[in-house]
Amino acid sequence: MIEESEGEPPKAFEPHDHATCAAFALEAATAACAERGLRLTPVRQRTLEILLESHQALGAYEILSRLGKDGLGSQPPVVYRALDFLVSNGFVHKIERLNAFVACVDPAAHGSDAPTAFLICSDCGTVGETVAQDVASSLGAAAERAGFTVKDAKVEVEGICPDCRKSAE
Amino acid sequence: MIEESEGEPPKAFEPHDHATCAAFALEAATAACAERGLRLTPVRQRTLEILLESHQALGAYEILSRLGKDGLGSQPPVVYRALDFLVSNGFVHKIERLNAFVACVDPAAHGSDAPTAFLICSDCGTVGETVAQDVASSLGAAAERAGFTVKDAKVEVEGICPDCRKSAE
DNA sequence: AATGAATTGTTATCATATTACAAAAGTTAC
DNA sequence: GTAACTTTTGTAATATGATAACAATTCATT
Repeated sequence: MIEESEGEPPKAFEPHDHATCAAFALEAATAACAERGLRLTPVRQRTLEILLESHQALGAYEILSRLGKDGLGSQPPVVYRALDFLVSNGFVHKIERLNAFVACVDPAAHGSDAPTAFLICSDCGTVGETVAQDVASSLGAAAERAGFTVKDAKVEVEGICPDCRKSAE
Repeated sequence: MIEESEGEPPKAFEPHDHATCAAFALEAATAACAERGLRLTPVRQRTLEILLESHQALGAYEILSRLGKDGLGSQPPVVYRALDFLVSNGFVHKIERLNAFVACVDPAAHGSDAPTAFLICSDCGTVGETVAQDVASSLGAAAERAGFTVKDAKVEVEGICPDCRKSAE
């Protein structure tokens, strides 16, 4: 059934038409909300849109200040609640290393059990996602040996993205 | 050369004599400092000792308050500097999910290229380490396909530890 | 329209982390 | 042994990230 065993390379590091990329992700989120009976309210949608403007991770207060410019709330709880919603429903990911958030470029890809790995460029801050299928199994095996029941695994990788590597040459 | 392909089960989740466990880790850190010409000053050593008292992750301010009781500094920079030193040299790990720190039980095990995976019990807060050798290769392969150069990978797994699973039954 | 549930507004506060600069301790060279 | 230098520590102030608590509003249902 599955053609690629380890998922596709992350779109963030490939040249692409970003407007289309963002529109696609927003559309996917809208559809998912409709399907699951969730409400993509103005604050929530705008938060997602702000994050979709780039593949960089943004801090909550940065998002908040942009929301403020649109007249959509100015206090921290506003943005944290929106982010809670978006993260719980898989439209946004929290990058723990950065205490920051990135939009998920393909929410539909997260149904599986494979944990997403985040590739974080320490130079430009771009965050890409890649689904490393066999990380799940090897991790599961290691955990099982320890008698540990896995609920949620998160993989964050720091390094240099293709673009920055090229410019450094 | 290597007998176990994926490392040993984490000690944190096995019954063990903790005094010996802590003494071993402290000794290893002392030796490593001597060898590398690093100074394990009182604040640094005490910080490590505090973390070695348990396999729980502690927040910086919790550590700071304990340092304070020993008359070793009372302002945040004191503990953050000590933690910087200990983390940079592999004696302590930061758990990003918790914004907290755990002592490394076996600093010598970290020379290799394999990333450590942290098993975090959401019930009791105990953190175990396990070296999942093949996570490195699969992650490396996925990153390479994306043209991404990995500098540092961190795997954090949340779940239920053997002890808590047992008590829940 | 009345009810109840979900969402948002707002104030206050807590938790985590860093900057900047001064003082002290350790190291090296003469 | 002391002068010059480097590393570490002390301290104050502040930046950054996140939550608790409660009131007001909006939405869906009856």
